[in-house]
Amino acid sequence: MPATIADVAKRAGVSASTVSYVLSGNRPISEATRRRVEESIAALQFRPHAGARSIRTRTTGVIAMATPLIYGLHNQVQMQFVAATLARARVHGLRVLMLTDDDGQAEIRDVVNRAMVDGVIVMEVRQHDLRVPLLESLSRPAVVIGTPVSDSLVHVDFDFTAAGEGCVDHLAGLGHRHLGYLGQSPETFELETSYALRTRDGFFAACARASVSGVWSPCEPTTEGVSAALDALLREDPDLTGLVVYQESALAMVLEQMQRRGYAIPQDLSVVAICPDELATSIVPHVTAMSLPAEELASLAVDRLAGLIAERDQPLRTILPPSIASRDSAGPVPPRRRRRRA
Amino acid sequence: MPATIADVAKRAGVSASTVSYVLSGNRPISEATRRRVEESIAALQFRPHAGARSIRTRTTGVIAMATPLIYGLHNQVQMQFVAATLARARVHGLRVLMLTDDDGQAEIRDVVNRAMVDGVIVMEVRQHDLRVPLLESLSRPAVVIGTPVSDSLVHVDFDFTAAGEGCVDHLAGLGHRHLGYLGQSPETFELETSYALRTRDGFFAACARASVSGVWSPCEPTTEGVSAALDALLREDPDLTGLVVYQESALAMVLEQMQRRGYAIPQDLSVVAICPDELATSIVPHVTAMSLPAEELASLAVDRLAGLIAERDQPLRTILPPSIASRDSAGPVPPRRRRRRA
DNA sequence: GAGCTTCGTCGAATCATTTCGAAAGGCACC
DNA sequence: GGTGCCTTTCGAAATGATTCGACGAAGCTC
Repeated sequence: MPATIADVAKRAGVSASTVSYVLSGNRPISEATRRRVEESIAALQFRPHAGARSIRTRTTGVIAMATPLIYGLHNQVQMQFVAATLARARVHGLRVLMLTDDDGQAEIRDVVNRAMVDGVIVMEVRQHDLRVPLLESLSRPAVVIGTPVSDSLVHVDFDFTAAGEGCVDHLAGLGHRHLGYLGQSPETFELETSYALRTRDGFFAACARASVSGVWSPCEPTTEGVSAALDALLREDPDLTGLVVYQESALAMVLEQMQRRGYAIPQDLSVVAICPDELATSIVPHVTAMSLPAEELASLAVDRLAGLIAERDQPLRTILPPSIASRDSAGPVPPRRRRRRA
Repeated sequence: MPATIADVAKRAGVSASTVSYVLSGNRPISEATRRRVEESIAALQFRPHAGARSIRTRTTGVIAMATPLIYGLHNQVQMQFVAATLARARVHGLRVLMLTDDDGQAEIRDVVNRAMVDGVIVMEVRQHDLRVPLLESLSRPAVVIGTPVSDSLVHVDFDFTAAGEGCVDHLAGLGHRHLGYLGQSPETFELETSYALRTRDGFFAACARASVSGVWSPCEPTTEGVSAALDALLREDPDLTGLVVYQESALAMVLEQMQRRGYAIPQDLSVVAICPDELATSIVPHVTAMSLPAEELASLAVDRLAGLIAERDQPLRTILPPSIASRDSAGPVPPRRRRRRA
């Protein structure tokens, strides 16, 4: 079993409190004894017992990350969130406890009441998420990734509405007048996942503003799903020349299938995606895309939470603006209709 | 701040120890007082302070999961491991602390010496992983996912060699005599990631045994990477009729690209993959595949660790055998050569 | 009804740490 | 040489739980 502070004290010939002060620096300790104590600490590989410490300091150095992990779906982005959170937490000297209870309420309440964590980050908050009132009532700071209906919870989000709009603006700017929107799977919309709805709403709002026609379809991330979604879009508007894709698991398939249907990209069809940059550049032609700043959002959330834990005031709301990276999948509208070969 | 056991005791008019016994059941408590205590616990939402408890019981109910999270690469499977670990841990009433230090040694030592966790699960163990001797020297149980060079660490693994062999056997059984192996990215091989090597070795061993020709290429999971890898394989053996794919991020692209090159699947080319079932069935034609039992491995690892924590003996080594699911991407060898159109 | 066991509860000790108050020692100053 | 101050260190209290030993009150036997 690991050494205790008493072991260190005995070995260095001092009292336990002296060791504690060496560690914390809360009181001056003479050079000589400090060196002896430090030597003992190193020799015994001593680390203060986290539990014992937490009971006095009311602090654990651990934060909870609550996110429903739905694998098979939405992997790429979720993984980025998790990885970035962990990486950033380490910068702040925090460890991360993962909570994946589906509703999440019970687990969050539990870890907070047991004083296992100093704060909580909650992902994928839905429109009327029950976790929101819970977090507000808790005795520990919390940060939400998403936009809750609450004006007391610190949160960070991506401007999905503007992202949807920006895709349309980009395509309309290139002269396109017939746009399609290929979104996530139907369930995602049924769960009233707010980012899915907001992005699509942005798409339609911008279409209306620019007086271009817009059609949409949800899309399962399977070859059949993509095929069905493309069929639906082309049936609704056979003159489609621009496509917005917000379904990262299907992006590569969408391009491949449209090409197989005889649409050259970007000559016959322009595609703009909303997805991580790594994905956009892993496909040929490289895809013009609104990059989803998953890493940045997660890092920011951790920074905010660390700030709250240190009792520094934090901005209530931070919305990251979208930015588009022009690549090779979107170009000017074709001069003449050359489609409908398949 | 959360209620303490003293608050509960006062409200119920009993001593703190009585409350503790109600909670633990370690001593009989009369029906009447038990009810009063339980009422107080519920009213105050009392949960025992994790730190205070850990200092006496030398137990935390938390396990560490150490895994280098490399996103962009290998997502699907990693995510399954993480998700399955979390899900299974919950069944055992354990919480999970994520460690993603790249070498992992320092973090593991730290959380163990601070008594933050009851045990450790380590993923992606390499041939001569420095974490192995560390884990052996630790005062807490550990389980490895992978095959360490050690005969004292409990570990679970998938029989990658047999998986590589099984793919060949399946194709050879269908009459194929010219096989290709499309593996992970070059870096994965350079890192001497043991499963990548073992799978490929199994492929070649089985080729030799069945007297069929085998060629291989690593493959980056990008459209260009896939294209280059397929070029390389077809250059080396233009008569290829069977392809083994162990690169889940590229699987869909491989099929699409081969079809675009004029190979009908499975009429001209049979494909067998090593990947999760969800992926194999999300593609049309559904892919014949050795399913990678990521969930099962992770669950098993958690079970083993929970067993060790409870001081029950555990089998030292568990290797899950591969099993192939026959779907629509592999069939008999074409009667005549009809390839090389592209 | 005295002595015994059994049941239910309590007080005190224990765990590993932090931190407050104070003690011990050295030095300067008058 | 006594007083006061500063530096450095120690002892003890406090934190929130668990658990051991003990104690009082019933219930039983003879």
